[in-house]
Amino acid sequence: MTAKTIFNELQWRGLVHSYTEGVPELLAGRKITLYNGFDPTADSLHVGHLVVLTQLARFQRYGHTPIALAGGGTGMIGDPSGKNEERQLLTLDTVRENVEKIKMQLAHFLDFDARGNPAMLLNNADWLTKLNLIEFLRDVGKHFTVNSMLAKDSVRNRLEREEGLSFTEFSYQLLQAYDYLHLHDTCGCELQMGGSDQWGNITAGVDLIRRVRGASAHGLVCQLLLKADGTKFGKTASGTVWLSPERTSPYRFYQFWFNTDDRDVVTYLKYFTFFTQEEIAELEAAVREHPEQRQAQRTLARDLTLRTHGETALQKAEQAAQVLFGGALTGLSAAEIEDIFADVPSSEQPRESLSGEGLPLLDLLVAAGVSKSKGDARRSIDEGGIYLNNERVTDVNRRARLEDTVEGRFLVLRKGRKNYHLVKVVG
RNA sequence: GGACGGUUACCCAAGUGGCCAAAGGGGGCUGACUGUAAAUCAGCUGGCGCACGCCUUCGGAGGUUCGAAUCCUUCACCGUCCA
Repeated sequence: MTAKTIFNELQWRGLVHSYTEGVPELLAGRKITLYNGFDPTADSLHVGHLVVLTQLARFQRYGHTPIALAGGGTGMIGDPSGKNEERQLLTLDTVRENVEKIKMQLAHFLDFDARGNPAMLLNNADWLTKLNLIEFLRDVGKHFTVNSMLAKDSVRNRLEREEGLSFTEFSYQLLQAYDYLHLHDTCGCELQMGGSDQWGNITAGVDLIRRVRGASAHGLVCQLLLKADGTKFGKTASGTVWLSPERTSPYRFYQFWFNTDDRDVVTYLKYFTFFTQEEIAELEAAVREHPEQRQAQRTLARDLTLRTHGETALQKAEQAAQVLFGGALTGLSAAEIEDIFADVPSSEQPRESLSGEGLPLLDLLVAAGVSKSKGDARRSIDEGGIYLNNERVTDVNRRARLEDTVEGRFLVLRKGRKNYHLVKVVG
């Protein structure tokens, strides 16, 4: 019986895309320090980051020491990998703010008190911003040929396009290589992970370490997720699914996972959760035999919502789902509604606008942001896609009155099958 | 600096004086079916009234014309080739 290594685990999970020579042996041999970088392009990470984030946690569970690196320095430059066009530079202040917020999120997923292998959280601005250009060019730049830099996929793709790429972004790989060198020197880091789009940047660092230190460092990249229908993972109609509850409510977050395509759900379980091979096999069977029960999706949504937003948020998200999709909205008290709809998108409406004749529903739909315009709202009603308190609205001229509210406090708007919106009556 | 080509709605892309709010595709929305699925089918997809009406839009500005996305001038940006 061979000892199970993290590498074996990553393999059955389908997470290994490619790796530098010797990685399986390295991981089988001893506990190492590894890192993954997160550039602060926004003030929150999104679900796409969860693959690598979970990955780091996985390594930690196997006794390795993970470093989550916030890219306060690299984020000022912009990684051309996976991007079709030159990016807008972020301001210094934005990067700083983003880094602070992202650091808090990263901290959430790793254990900093683990005995023996506590996680580390670093910011590459701490060393990159101190670099001196001339020294950098002599000490680092000299080890790279433009030929090899041009050969990177990220660069090549951009050169083939109209937009091209700036020298700034072209240099990005050197900075990431330098990061790796720095972490190798200061923390003994000998493995860098990332999505497969990071391969070029990672090998740049591996090469640099070998040249200047004569030491071997490694890289391991995982598969980038593609959905069964060919669309990008992590985006919904309403945009990116973020980890920050301010940007994506726990309810929506839960719904995002719950709605995972049958064809994708097993892959997601492997990628995003810590469930064992056996547990996942059971869920896979459940999908096959009773797809309508969505047991796998539910388990996935539960696990991720719990880990990302905590117990309370999970309970609320589940409760809301149960009520909203169980069809038992009638007969609920305002207090119950308030609780259930805690995370469902909402807006406020002054009481007086609903008194007397009331407010045309068309206007309310627009004010609530359910519809883009009155024409859009009208269309939706014509199509039979608008529900007031879960009752289909057939009259375009319907008005919302105080009598329609639940205990004078709420109106429940719904567009389509599952698009809920709570109107809070105020004033 | 020169020559040519391009810039159309969320994206791609037709349209070269009126019949253009602008073909087609993608995406999106809604409905039917269903499992809060996939696939499929149908409708919708600039704004305001909604009825034949009005307003804004085809890179920016100006002009010709009864009338322009379509012609002219100019500016900006992108691409290709040349210096």
